[in-house]
Amino acid sequence: MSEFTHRQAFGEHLRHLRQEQGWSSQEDFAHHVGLDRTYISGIERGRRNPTLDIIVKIAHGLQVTPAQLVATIK
Amino acid sequence: MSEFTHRQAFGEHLRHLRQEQGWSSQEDFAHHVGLDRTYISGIERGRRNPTLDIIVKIAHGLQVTPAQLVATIK
DNA sequence: GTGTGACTAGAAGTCCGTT
DNA sequence: CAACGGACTTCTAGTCACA
Repeated sequence: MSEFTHRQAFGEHLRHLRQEQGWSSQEDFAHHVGLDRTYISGIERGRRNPTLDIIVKIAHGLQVTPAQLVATIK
Repeated sequence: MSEFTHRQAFGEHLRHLRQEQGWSSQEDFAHHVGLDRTYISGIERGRRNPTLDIIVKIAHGLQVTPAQLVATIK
């Protein structure tokens, strides 16, 4: 299980939660959580390795716990 | 709720889990997960902002899921 | 056995744009 | 609306000597 796989699981779950909550654009959501649109894009594609602070920030923006956000990572 | 507080919650939980699993020294555990002793120390004290890769690595070393490792973060 | 400050290389994260 | 690239600044990863 590579690190890249973990990031992908995280990214795909983020994308799922974002769309589920009605954020149809990465840009609107990025602005909502105070991050850059290209950065959210990179995370969702599994290319980025976000820090704990960023994970918490995104979780709050989705109104889920950090544990729920990383729940799909094995 | 500052970012520093999140890191502390994470660090304290890590320390708790580490000791609970019989790793009496940071050094032994650090070697077990392939990280530096002083780095683990920094995380446990909330001074570090670990990336997703590091979180996953530590979770595996503790034989818990990443979700369990971040469970105490609000 | 742990806390701490300092350090360098490299990655995180931003901002501009194009496809 | 999203993927992707380049260039940029800020910060983390990883390590050390020392308290």
